[in-house]
Amino acid sequence: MYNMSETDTRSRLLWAAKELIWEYGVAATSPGMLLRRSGAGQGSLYHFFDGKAGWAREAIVAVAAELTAEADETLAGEPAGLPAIERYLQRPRNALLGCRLGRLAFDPDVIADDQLRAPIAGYFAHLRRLLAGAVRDAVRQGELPASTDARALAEALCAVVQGAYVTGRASDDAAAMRRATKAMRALLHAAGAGVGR
Amino acid sequence: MYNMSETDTRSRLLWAAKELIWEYGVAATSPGMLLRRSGAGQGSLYHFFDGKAGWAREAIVAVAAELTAEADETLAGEPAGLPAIERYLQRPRNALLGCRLGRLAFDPDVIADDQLRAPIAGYFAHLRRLLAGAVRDAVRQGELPASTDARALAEALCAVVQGAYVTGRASDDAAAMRRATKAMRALLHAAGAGVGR
DNA sequence: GTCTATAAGTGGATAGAC
DNA sequence: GTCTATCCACTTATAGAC
Repeated sequence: MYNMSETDTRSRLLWAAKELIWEYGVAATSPGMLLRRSGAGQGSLYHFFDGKAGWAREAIVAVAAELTAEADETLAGEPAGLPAIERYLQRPRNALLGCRLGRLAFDPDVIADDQLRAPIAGYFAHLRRLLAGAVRDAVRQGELPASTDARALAEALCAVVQGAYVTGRASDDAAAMRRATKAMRALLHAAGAGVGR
Repeated sequence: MYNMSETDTRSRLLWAAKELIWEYGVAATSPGMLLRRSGAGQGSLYHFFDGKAGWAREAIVAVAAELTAEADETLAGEPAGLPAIERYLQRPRNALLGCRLGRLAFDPDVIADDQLRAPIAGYFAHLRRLLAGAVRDAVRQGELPASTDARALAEALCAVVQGAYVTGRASDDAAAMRRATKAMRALLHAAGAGVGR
């Protein structure tokens, strides 16, 4: 039987770290903010984690696991190919909150510490692999031209979502995400319309 | 005749602010860093600028003007339409450095101060207008389908570039930009191939 | 495990001499 | 205009009692 109270305080700290990093990034999240939001005391923080890099890394790793599971769910399901790509583009997203991992790409603390950047890189690598697979399925099913560069298109699909987070937040316009992904779907359909002729 | 030494010190401070904000964002750039890089003294900083929000805003406004001029040059030139869009996508960019304005979208200081966010929003609004104009030209010239939603496609074109900065930096992979924009060009050509039949 | 006390360093800004 | 001295708040972390 494990110690329940330990698990609780540690979990609360990690939950608060995930929330705060989403809202403010790593560099702008301070130990004080973490203690206030979690309700834990300073002693607990340094008991459970090895400094700021410690809890930041654990939070990022946990979020990466969550987003990876979501991506698997969306893209590995049926039907495969173009419908899977459409499911990815049409996922509900709040452009103003930002991608929980993508918004960290230019965080000074993340740039300076490869231990923090690596889980983020891993998530995007996985996402691009899934998207490239969906593109190849689409080509196989005649939904996209045979000349399609799957790796490049996967990068563009990933980028258009991440970019809409950026322009949406910069312009304080949550509709940017819907517009950008709608245009992407239209392009894919128009490109696919010419196949087989 | 204006005071040359004043102009010099002020210019050096502003130049340093633009550089540092590009490298670290606003929140992570401190007065101390600014003084070290510019070589100016503390007194000069507070003589010429009204606190951090002051020099940060001036730097952002200046960068927005520079990027706006670049966009005008690229997109307003000849030939118009799809070639203009291609020129935009193929501009030389360093994905690892990031967009000088887009990288600020999730900066805590920028999010918290509309005076800092407004020039960034203005730049992106201008860029989207230019891109939407190029898309309409392309439709008129038969390079894209008549059904094309110019505003949405402009958003997607803007987003794919901004997103490639994000995934490129996160994955420490400067080639992400070339891949994403290449896929976008291929999609545009494939979509345009079906026009007029 | 959790608490309070503490400390060295930095961030952002002001004061006042020159 | 530019300088140095100074200030308060906060960040990150450690010490040591309970």
